Amino acid sequence: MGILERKKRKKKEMRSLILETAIKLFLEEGFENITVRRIAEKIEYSPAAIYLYYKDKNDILYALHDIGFEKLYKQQQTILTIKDPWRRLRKHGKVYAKFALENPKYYDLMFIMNGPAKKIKEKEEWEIGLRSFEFLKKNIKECIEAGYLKKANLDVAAFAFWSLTHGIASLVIRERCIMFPEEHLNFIIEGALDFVLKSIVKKK
Amino acid sequence: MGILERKKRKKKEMRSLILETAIKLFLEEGFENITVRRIAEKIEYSPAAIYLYYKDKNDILYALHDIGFEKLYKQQQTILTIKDPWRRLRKHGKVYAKFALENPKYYDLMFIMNGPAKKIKEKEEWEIGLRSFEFLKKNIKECIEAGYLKKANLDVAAFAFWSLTHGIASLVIRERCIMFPEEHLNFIIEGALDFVLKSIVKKK
DNA sequence: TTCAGTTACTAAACATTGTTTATATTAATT
DNA sequence: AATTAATATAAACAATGTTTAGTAACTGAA
Repeated sequence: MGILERKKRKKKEMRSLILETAIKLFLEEGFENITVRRIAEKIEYSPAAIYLYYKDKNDILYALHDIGFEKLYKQQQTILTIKDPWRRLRKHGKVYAKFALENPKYYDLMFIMNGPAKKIKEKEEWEIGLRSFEFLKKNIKECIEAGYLKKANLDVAAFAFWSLTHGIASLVIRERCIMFPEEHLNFIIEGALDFVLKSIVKKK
Repeated sequence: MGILERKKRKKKEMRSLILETAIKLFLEEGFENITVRRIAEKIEYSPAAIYLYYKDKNDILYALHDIGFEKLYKQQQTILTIKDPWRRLRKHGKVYAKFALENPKYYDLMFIMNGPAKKIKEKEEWEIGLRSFEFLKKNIKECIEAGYLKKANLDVAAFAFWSLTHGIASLVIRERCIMFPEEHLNFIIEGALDFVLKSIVKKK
């Protein structure tokens, strides 16, 4: 029964084609540039055809958001070479911030935009987001165990750390940092992260 | 020359009427509910009339964003009764978070949405945002002077503090906290803020 | 091979947006 | 009263996401 399989394969290919076209539009001009009609035009199908492969536009944005997470996760894996948990955690923050500032549109999609959030809520789970969070928790756990951080609920400590880095990233991305001259911004971003990190670490 | 003044007054009144109608729609259903056409309908004018009083829709959103800042600033003033700078700074954070979580739509408008940000950039200033930031800086300065915090660049320290609270608020508002069960969320929010505060304070 | 049924697709329409333009009405000035 | 300026509108424009109803193509059995 190869026919059914061929059809499944075709369906997958079509989904990929749509997604890849969305990525192209996305990378060209950001998510404002992703419209159902533009995708349709690029792949030479009618707009309605898109809806045979994705429930709605947010479904496409969610798929894109997944791709962003893969990129982030990959970059985060590089810190595993660092043995010392405290140095690793510091790098964790820096890599996160770097990703956000170098891929502001992806970051927006992953952590700020409402569209993907609706899908997250619909599914009532967020595997890919959780994976990153668990990764952070593990790192924090090791820092506590090694005596670098004071004892605390892991969820709480990880959320605090995440909030700090997310706060920095999202204030920059959504342009609420105009009180800092452009040329100082990087200094302030790095400084803010370091300020908290240096303040919370327990001297050994 | 009373005529010109009457006209100016009328213009102001009309601007107020539009803004108040926008607020009403906003409070009913959030900013998604604010449309030029709905405002026009409510005040019994044509949609095009709106454009004689506001340049565009973002101009209206920006005006609303201003109102949010007034509300926040008022609530922030209450902490001035606290003498001890460290207790005051802690309260500062709590009041900020409280405002965000009790007025998520206003908070969104003020610190997350793109619409108002465009106006901020156009004007190349952000008086009302700066006022809040300066208020925070002053508080932090006093904490450093009183020996509660380690010496640091004021902008950096204030931005760090702001990022933390904003991070918490915006992750909740944009629904990226589904890894925490609803009933734990408040505990985690308060915990995260306390965790950092308790970690950065210098024991006297 | 032919015919019914499923699947893949599309054209067109629908329901919304924000915004502009050309036109009419109203008020003020000369 | 005639001209100029201000105020308001109807209608259109240009987008958007999404749905509907109908068409073409392919599939599996008679």
